[in-house]
Amino acid sequence: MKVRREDRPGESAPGPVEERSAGPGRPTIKAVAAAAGVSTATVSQAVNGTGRISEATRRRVLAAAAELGWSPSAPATALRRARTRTIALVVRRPTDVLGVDPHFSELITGLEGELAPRGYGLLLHLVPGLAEESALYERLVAEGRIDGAVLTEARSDDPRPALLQRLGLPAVLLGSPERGGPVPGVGLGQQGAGVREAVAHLLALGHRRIAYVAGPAELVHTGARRTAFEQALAEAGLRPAAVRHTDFTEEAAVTVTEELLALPDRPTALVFPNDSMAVCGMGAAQRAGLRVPADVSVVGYDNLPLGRWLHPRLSSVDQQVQRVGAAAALTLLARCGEHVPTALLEGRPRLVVRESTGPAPAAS
Amino acid sequence: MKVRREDRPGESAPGPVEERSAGPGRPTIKAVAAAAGVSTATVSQAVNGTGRISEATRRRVLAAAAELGWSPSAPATALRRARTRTIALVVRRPTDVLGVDPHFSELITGLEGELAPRGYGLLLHLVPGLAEESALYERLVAEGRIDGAVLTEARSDDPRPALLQRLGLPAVLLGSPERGGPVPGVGLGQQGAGVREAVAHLLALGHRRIAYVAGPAELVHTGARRTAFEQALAEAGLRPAAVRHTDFTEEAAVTVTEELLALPDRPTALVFPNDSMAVCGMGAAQRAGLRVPADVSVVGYDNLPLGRWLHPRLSSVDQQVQRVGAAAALTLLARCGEHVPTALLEGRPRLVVRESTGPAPAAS
DNA sequence: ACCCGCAGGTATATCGATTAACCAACGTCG
DNA sequence: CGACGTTGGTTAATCGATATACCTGCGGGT
Repeated sequence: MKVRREDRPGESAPGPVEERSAGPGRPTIKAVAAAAGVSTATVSQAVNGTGRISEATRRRVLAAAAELGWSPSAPATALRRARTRTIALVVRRPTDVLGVDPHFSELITGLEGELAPRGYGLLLHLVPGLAEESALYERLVAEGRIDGAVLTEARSDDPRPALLQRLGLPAVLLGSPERGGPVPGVGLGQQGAGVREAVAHLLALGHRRIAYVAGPAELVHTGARRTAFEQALAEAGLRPAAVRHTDFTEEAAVTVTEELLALPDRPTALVFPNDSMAVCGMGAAQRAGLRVPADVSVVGYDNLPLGRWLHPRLSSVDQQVQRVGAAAALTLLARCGEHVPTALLEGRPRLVVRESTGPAPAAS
Repeated sequence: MKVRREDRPGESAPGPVEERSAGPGRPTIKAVAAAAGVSTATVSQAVNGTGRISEATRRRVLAAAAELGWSPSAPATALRRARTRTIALVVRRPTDVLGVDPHFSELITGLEGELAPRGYGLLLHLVPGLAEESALYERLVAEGRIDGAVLTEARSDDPRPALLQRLGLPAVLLGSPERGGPVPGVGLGQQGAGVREAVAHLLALGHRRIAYVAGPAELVHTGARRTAFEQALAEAGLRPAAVRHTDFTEEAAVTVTEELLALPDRPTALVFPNDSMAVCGMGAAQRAGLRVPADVSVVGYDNLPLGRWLHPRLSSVDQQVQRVGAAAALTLLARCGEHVPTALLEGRPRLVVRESTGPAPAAS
């Protein structure tokens, strides 16, 4: 019974390839038509609810289909209708050493919740950079593999909307304030509100030296949040203790945090652009011998589930990534000609106060 | 120029649906054939390297294809060849409140690395439970949407291999020791080795009361690791301080940890079945006023990137999820008839010692 | 009695690529 | 000189479902 282990390096064994021709094969529309005693056209109409079919035959056909366990072939339907019921999500990930930001897990959860019930599939791809991402869309469209795409991390001068419009592919752009247009943005409004709330919270706690760790300058939300941060401080007659841009990697988070904490006038609070980095920052602070939040307060952004379990629990700005994902899916489905309820994405980013923020230390 | 915001709640606007018929449409094989002055059959053969075509015409055809930006239509090819070049990954996630375990991010990264270069796509689905997962495979196969599937989290009496064999769908099963058979398992050998190493490490540090937090009993690896844990202790003439089963949720991790730490003879070390839970456990311990690792040591499993950034950095058993993912992809591709190098998955799970494990506290 | 309209289906072309079968030149050899 | 193998293609059937155009009764109006 023991299967010989195929150890020959190089090429794969020709042996245990799955036998696709085995069995009676899956039923086709013809089989169903025969079983129901009608033509294939009638079966198609019964299943799709098109054409003029008597209720009796419709039921007969559906019964036969269920009996045989038949579903219309996706490739055949896609070929005929030029619709694949597949949506692409391309995730850019800087290096292949790092995993994917948990942020995307949340997003995918939100997307799937709306796509799956409507028979849509999510085609996931990882690419190293923006150039590869664009090339990938070109290929996916050229091959007719997808009906639409979810673009993430809007950039200030994003080449993708123009590309996808040229390709004629429906798409939505996450993190862009632009609501209309060929590639509508999706996201909670008032981008800066969360940051402003975080700053207000820190000010109320007595913090005066607050530093901001920003994401890559080319991202749209980076600018919005940074501006909100600076404005909120300005309104209180203060200036940022420091603002540092990073490339969104964990390494950068640690480096920048160490740098900020080594400043002559050490900030008493750090605001991060996402929870992953906030976690790294919190770790770096603790490793430097500082207590969070007694010595330094930390605020994240995204409100990932993870933050609830750390010690201390992470205060973070909730931007409801899951809900945004669901809204993105609905918007995109609508643009694909699907009949779906409109997604009203109300609300704004809100600070969730937990344990990583506390009163500013007494003296400087 | 401003697009009127569609606010009508309920049904989607019929208005701004993407215009698919716009433009000249994507080129087909006919266009390429015409451009190269040959028949469509020749184009097909040139692209696929089949048939007998002179080198000159082949180049002419490829040039024409490149010129027009043509790629063969995936649906058409799928219909004709009964191959979609698409692999399914179905992730079970207990509740929709929680996100997806970062473990899967790693896995996806590994899969994608092998799939993408070969023109394969990854179709991702999230389902609430095992029943839905099975139903989903049935549907995906009935619709002819996929060529294969990656099954995760092997169970001790897993219904999926039989199902997929009946459906005739190539598949691999992650976390199963069964190497051959219709649905081969993929994973590092010597499942227990990592746990044994962890126990040895803790024993060397002087720990004598070590507790084990196990995953759900129905998972294959749960039993393997638990046995390894108990054996390793037995060899040292010890017995587990406690063994608790959980459902793999963060809540359970916290609850169980609190429970264990409240034991009359408090364990000095905790071993967790994955990093997510270890993080929760570590947080719970710290929140209970204990220092890690001074008062209690913590070991995780998976060695997720996250663990490197926490304070203290998490000691964890590395099972190279990414590499396993890559191997799974290769094994599956081979079963799909693809010509790929065989995946030799050598090595075994190894403990990575960081900061969350330390000498046992002096006295009990 | 005849024509019309309509309900309820059916026949067939089509989507874009693949592939088995076939065919036209062109030496080549007995 | 004619049968024949080769080379380098082409023709046409096919994958499974959809949609347009087309039938075929049948009841009703005149």
